[in-house]
Amino acid sequence: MRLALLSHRRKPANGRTHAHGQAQHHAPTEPPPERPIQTRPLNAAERELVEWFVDFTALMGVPASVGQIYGLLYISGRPLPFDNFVERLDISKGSASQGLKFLRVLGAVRVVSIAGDRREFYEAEISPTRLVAGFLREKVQPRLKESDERLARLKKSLHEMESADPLLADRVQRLHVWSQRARQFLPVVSGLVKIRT
Amino acid sequence: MRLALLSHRRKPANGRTHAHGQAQHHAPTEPPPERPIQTRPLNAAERELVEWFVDFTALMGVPASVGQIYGLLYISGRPLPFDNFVERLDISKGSASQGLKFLRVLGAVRVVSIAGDRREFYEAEISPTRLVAGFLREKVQPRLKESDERLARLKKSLHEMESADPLLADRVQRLHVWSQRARQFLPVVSGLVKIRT
DNA sequence: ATTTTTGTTCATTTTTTCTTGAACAAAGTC
DNA sequence: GACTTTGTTCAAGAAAAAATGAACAAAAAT
Repeated sequence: MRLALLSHRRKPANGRTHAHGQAQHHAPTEPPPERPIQTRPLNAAERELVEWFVDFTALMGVPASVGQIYGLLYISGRPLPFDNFVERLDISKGSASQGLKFLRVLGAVRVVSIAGDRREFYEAEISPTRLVAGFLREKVQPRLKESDERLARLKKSLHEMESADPLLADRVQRLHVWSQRARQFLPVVSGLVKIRT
Repeated sequence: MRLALLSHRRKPANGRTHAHGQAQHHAPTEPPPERPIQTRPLNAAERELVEWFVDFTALMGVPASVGQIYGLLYISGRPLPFDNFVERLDISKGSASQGLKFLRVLGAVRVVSIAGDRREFYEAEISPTRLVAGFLREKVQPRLKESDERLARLKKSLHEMESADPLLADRVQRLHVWSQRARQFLPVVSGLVKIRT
């Protein structure tokens, strides 16, 4: 039920090296166009922290790949290019693309351009708060709204019909009140999270 | 990513009638031992409200069967016996058993005995708040704790090693502070929810 | 003591979710 | 214009989560 602590995720176990040979098709006298960003694999501590993020974000029902991406960005402390995620986390381009999109929508990550490099670079918010608040705003809030509207429709239709069960009507009424409170309450939570961090 | 609004759940579509024949092996003069609880199928409005609960609880990553069970109990306004869930919701005994256990642990539902009936009866809390608070307490809180401890371990091990990356150490430190705040904050949320409803 | 009723457990099946990778598009280079 | 680089989309495969149902246990009825 989506609460698997340590949710044994996919581990392809292929030692893909990605030693993609820096295409040296330049005149031998020119220096090769060094790319400023590391492609070094993660060390043990880094992997552990990335895994921590995977667990943490799983709490919100977010897929592992998204947690990994945010984690890597968070510990890097500087913008990383798209392909860096694919290579260092060993995930597919598809996952990287979707994961980054997801994080962009949440406002947990933003795109930056680096002069002289055509690739898209990404930078993380320094506080995971953004992630949580974005999640509440973009994912939870809309569903609460939907829920509330659904309840309003049901209430109305029960009102219109003659032989409606009074107990049922009472329940719907209670829920509607409750649901509205919950909706008002959510932004307060987001706000508090934001202020305190 | 576990946010499917209207998550087209299983619908076996078998018109199982469950007209399990009230075993009339009594002397013909005795009245048959009428069971006090209805086994009537849900009408449209009831089904709609039960579905509402399924959607609502899905927000917390709770399986549909659990949402259904709580929903039925909520709209019934009186204790229902175990087999009532199996029959009226058309779920398996296994799901009913596990779902009720889950709700019991959360404190959203409690067992009651009815004189002259051997079966277990269940009753719901009248406010969904119990459900939410129970979920935070039983499911979220422990994982935040686990997360926090994991971070503490990592912090310690980084501290011990000589060649630790200072940036990484900084990140772990930040996260630890953040995580502790989050943990302290959660009970406040539960508390607020409780008070306001 | 045997049978029936009531409910739990857990291996298996079914459904849903996640990831992958190939096809494609949009720009930039040669 | 042809080729490369960079990234997106989406059908299909892999993995995880949920539901089922049969075997089992406990308690009550006969």
